[in-house]
Amino acid sequence: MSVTIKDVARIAGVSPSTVSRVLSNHPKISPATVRKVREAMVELGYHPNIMAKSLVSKSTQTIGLVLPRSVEEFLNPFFSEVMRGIFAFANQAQYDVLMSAANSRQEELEAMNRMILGRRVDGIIMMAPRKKDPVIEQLLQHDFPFVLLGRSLEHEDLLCVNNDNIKAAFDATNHLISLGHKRIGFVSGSPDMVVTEDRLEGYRQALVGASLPYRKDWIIGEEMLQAGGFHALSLMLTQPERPTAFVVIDDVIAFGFIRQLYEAGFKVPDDVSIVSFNNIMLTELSNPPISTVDIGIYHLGYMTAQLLIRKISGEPIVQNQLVLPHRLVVRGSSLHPRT
Amino acid sequence: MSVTIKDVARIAGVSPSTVSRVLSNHPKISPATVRKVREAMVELGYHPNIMAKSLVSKSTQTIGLVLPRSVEEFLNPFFSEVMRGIFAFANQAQYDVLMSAANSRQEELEAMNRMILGRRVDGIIMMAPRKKDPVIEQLLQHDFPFVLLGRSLEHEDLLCVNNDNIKAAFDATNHLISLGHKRIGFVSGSPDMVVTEDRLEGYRQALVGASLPYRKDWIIGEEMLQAGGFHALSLMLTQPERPTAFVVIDDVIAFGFIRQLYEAGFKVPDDVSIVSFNNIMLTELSNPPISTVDIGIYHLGYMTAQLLIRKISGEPIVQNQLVLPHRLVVRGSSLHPRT
DNA sequence: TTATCCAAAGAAAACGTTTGCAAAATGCTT
DNA sequence: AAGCATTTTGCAAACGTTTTCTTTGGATAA
Repeated sequence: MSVTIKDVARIAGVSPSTVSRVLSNHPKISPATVRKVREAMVELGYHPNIMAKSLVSKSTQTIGLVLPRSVEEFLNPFFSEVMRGIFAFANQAQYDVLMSAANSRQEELEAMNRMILGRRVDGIIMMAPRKKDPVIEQLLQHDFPFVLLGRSLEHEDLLCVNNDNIKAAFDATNHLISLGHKRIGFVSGSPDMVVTEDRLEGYRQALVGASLPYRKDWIIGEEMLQAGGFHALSLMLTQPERPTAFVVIDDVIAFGFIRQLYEAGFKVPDDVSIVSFNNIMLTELSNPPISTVDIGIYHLGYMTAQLLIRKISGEPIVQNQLVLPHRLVVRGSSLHPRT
Repeated sequence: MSVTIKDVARIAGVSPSTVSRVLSNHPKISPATVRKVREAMVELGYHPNIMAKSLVSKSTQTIGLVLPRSVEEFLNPFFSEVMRGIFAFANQAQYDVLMSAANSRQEELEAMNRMILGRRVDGIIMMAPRKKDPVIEQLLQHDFPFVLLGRSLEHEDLLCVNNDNIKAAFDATNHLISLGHKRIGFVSGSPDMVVTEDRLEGYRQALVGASLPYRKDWIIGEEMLQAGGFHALSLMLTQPERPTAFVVIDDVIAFGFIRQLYEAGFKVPDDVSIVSFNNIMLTELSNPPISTVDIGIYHLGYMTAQLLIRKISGEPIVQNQLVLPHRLVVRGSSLHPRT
């Protein structure tokens, strides 16, 4: 049926072992033989069977990507951009990426077990870790190579690539403060994600540092952004003591929030200033363009893949926890408060 | 090292073949044996080695996804949504998805060859086909199962899942016409993609049908949307005979275009109406919300995966070319022209 | 010339499954 | 109780590689 190493061996007049050695650039093989074998490979259009190869070598040249569970997360362009970075490095290192989706926690663990225990991948990249994450426990239990994109609260010493989200939120909040805002709210995301906690903490630190009020009722949760929460939001904004600016956990949430503000009769940046995080492509094209903290998403993905592949191939790892820099990008959505 | 079928056999007191048969739900095996084997599997925490399995069975339970080449395409949320649909079906059918990125045409073909000839996948989903697409030729040449998401101009009979993009553009244009617009432009995308051609054609048909002018100089190409094309765009819009509305090839392009209009001093929808395609999530949150043709992206991905997996498993295929319905979603970006 | 060494190539086992065929066990007739 | 049909199970080959161990053969040194 399909051309194997044996066919190549036959045509080149050598043994299968020799062909295999040519394939893996074995040093002790004569140039003449290499040429013969190479020619035969081209002539027959040979391509190695990766299944057979990894059966014996126990390496699949593949990394696994555990997909975010929720639709919102998955559809966030953040995710695409991170993937782009991951693919860029993986491709360059001749690795492929295996993905497997899940609709529930249960399915998620199953999919991961298929990957790990079925030996389909050499390592795993895990995105957006939760505060208590069973996936991490599973991975640790199997002693399987993996890298976190983000950080774990429970295990400080895992391989991970992350931003300093506390500092990022600190900077974002200070940007609003330096514009003259005194009453600054926070729009939150999924409460069980580590990144949510970190950014909230940075926001808090900045407020405390500037002796400004940190008020629980100015922290807008997910429920308030749904259709049902619209009333509560309007109510809050019509108080005389309403916030004049918000730090928003994420660009996509910012899009939705700006829209809601607009429908409640508040203009950005005239009535309310906004600064968010991630700097996805569309923030620049939005109306108004959104001020946001660029966390280098692509680079984040790239470095994560790099770290994982280093780990897999047993290269020495200089630094287990990588913290990449961020950069505030000021655009039209943040302005000094109206006097 | 890791637990194999032999270990299970030993513990259960049967032969490896029997274990294998239990694994694949072979009919002729006694309930008692099945129970014994199942227990042993649980006890040892057995998971089949997929590499070994697919080496002999020649099926990988994996489908390949050929990624779009350009950054813009990859980052388009359209892509995420389509992936979500693909994953949904694949997951349900117990298939995994292997992706492999490429930076150039050359790399793209290489990556695909690794997938096909390395027998890593059972079939391939190919997105966004070009007018003349070497990838399709390659796939055909190897007689490898694949499904197009979109359609091929050169091969009418391939398996594919698509919208009626001509009709979709026809509807979008007619929407603007019915609002009273007489001068309608078109904002195009990559000229070598089939979808671009189809939507342009639908736009043309609607104009001709309504006896409105179809003018080449009102068709805005990619180059005009870049920074350098800004001047040309402004120039065109300050003509007395300027278009009062545009059909835009794609939501993301629409975002950028609206931004450019805004910077040139034109408001949407007051000065210019916009209708685009895809209905990605953010169009609803945009300011103004964008009128767009919903083509059911998720469903598109879902059906594509379904068709491919049907093909792979040799199930009868009732219809080789699936055309899914679309639906115009009118939002704030399209309004009657100012009088 | 012969013994020694080293580079280069080959033989064969192994990786963890599936599966066709043969053997064993079971149940049914007589 | 033996013979036969049928169900259930086991044996062994195969899938396409890699890799350890051996063998081959030519070059070098004595």
